[in-house]
Amino acid sequence: MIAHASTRSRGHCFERRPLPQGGPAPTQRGEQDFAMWTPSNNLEQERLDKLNSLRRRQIDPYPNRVVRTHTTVEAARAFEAAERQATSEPEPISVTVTGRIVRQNLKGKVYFAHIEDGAGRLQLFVRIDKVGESTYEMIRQDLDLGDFVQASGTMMRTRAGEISVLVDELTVLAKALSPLPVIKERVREDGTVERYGAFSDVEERYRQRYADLAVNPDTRAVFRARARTINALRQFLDAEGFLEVETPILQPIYGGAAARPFITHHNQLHQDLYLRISFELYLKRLLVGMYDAVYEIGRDFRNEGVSFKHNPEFTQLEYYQAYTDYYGMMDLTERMIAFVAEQVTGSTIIHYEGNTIDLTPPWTRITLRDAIRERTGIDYTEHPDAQTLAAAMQRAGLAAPPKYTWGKLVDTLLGDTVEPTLIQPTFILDYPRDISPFAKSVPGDASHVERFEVFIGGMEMGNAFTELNDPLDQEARFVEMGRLYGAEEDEATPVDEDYLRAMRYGMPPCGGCGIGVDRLVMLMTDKSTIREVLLFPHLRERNDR
RNA sequence: GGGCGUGUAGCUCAAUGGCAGAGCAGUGGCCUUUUAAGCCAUUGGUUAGAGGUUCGAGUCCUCUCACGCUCACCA
Repeated sequence: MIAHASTRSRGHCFERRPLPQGGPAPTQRGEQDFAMWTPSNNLEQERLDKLNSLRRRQIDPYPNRVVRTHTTVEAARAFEAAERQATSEPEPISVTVTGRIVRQNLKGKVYFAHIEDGAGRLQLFVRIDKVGESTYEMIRQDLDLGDFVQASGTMMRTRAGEISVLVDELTVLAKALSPLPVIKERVREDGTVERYGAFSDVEERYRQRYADLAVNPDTRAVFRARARTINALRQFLDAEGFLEVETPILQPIYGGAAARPFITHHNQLHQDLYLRISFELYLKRLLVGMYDAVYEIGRDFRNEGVSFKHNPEFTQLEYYQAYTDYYGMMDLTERMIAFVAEQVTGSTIIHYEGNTIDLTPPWTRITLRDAIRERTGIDYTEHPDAQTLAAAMQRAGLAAPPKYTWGKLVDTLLGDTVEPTLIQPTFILDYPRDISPFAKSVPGDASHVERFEVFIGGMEMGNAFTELNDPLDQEARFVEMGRLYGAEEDEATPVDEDYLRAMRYGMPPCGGCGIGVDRLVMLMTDKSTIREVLLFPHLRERNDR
């Protein structure tokens, strides 16, 4: 780790600046540079020795040029095709394949290895009488699991029936100095794969995701599914006529959600900037600008606690459509997620944490008031202020934090009693006005707004409104939020004057929705923590190792 | 931030307060169709870190670090 840090600072050697007093003289490039890293155990020492041994054999362990005529899978397919066509002996098929050695078996004067590339695995069959003694000696002495190689030869089947390359020529493409965890597998008679010695330490898998990906095909599959999920979202929204846009991540005023921001600073402008906590206010400006429908997929940053469903940076999808309302967004959202499931898993019926979840539209729609009344018997509209509602909650044996506003108490009821029960996809409609500053009121009901949250698998997946487009009402809401949360609360929504100016030019009636993409991926891949679906989840810096 | 738990070889894991071990990987040897190859021999440890109790600590106690679960926080 220290070695890596110093490698980084090497870039500064090229800057022309005086050396610190008494500092070491700059070293000549050459031997010294390669000596920066030192092996941390005997396994690495062995590999470093082999690297030097390759050099002594006049073999470049990291050559510039590579040849590949077939991926591992293409080579095997080509051979199978030739076998099917042939009546007796199939036509010889010459291939050059590349990959990482994932299994090797030196058996006297014969050497078997499985190489793996991005497509799959393929066995190499090396005979001393085919490759010659010097290459065979190189293999025997200097090759390790984890090394990348290039092999040329002819496709064949071994006696055991496995499709292999009978190798004429084998060269090193990249020497691996640190050993990857060794995982052996056995295919059982029923076709399932049994793994031995899996790399399973959760912390190490996250900290060294490259190693996790290199040895665990299941991990690679998760991130392929993630890519397919995001691709399917784009495909769906593009086909619906939405325009994909990109809005600022560095914002002078943050807003659009109740969350604490990360603060950064622009040196030349002498200006503090915030990393965005949502895209909402910028995307709605674009509806003022006469796009009928826009969406953005990108990163949000919230300076808050981490949990199995929270990471400080996470991927969000927000989409806004003019000339519709939250009912339109419900229709669109359930169709979109069903489409994603179909694309990613092949079905709108998925399995998550032991539950079977049917994402086929239409989904259950129930008002927040009815949902809470069903679970707790409490009709919060009968307790229209914080004091009486808290009392009712306490009578029902529920936690009611004393400093909470009425709206926050309702939100608590939702989170504690309703959310965990919503395994099947469910829209919860109509939220208290004072926790929803960007939504239009329900006609004839000043205390509620047209907002829904969508829950699947006991998790909130999304949040949507009939968007408020009355600039004067919006201004009042900003002021109201500021007063509710006050200066001592970090979550106070700052007044965005430019956003109000945009709205005063006229904003069409519209619906908008935000979807937590990471949580959607959790659902698609049946993972119970957000860290499993983030390539490099945020972890605390390590001080002691 | 609180509570509970975990941390032993490169990886996966054992070890009643009493010599720190196994499998895989590695090294040396045998083996020209292996596939969790096999057989023989063998290297590898600051038991996360610091301190304490004890004749003796991987094991018990205190503190620190990291991770996991959970509560709090959290659109």
